[in-house]
Amino acid sequence: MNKEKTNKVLDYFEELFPDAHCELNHQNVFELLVAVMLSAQTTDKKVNQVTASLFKKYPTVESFALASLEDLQNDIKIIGLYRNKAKNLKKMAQVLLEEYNGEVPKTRKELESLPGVGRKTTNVVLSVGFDEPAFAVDTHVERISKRLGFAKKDDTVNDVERKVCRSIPRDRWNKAHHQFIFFGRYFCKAQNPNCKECHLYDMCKDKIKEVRK
DNA sequence: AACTCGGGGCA
DNA sequence: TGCCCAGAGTT
Repeated sequence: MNKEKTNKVLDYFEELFPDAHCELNHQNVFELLVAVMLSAQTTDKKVNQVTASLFKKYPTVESFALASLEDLQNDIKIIGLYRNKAKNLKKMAQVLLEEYNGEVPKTRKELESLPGVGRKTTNVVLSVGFDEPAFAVDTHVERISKRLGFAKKDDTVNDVERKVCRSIPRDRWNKAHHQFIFFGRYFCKAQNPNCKECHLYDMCKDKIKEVRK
């Protein structure tokens, strides 16, 4: 992706979503880590619905580590994939206590080694939690990146991250990530994109809806 | 690279 | 009813 098109995208996103931000409710980095981990394959709305009571019932890392697995599973059931997530959450809290003095580690390597934490969760924690440059690729970002031509259709998630990061200036990754997300969620939806209003239609590789000028 | 986990919202 | 959702781990 060349500079001119990249700037056109970033300018448009800034116009549409000047206040794009992480919508997962959290009071600290640990809660952010938990919320992002739980958000896999579900919506942030549902995660917020669960975490609202979850962080009252389990206010500390210790309380998660000592939690009854069965209770924990029931507490997060409505988000789906709850067995694995509850198991990983408890194990993660135990690892944080045993290996990291109850703190959330700040390096990519350490974060990614935690149970239930992969590339995407790591990048969100780094960027939102620690203000470190990182660009997380989820399903929205992947779709948008391919539609706008930052990546090719059959590129893997890692390919997409590499290519987008190469196109966008490092100091804009964090904000741009959330703008990609907002664009994907509210504007350029997977099934029902707003092609008629879209200023980026010319460069779109998908053109799901026909637009005449 | 493909497969599995999964309840709830929505058409 | 069937489809899909801010992914990660295993094979």
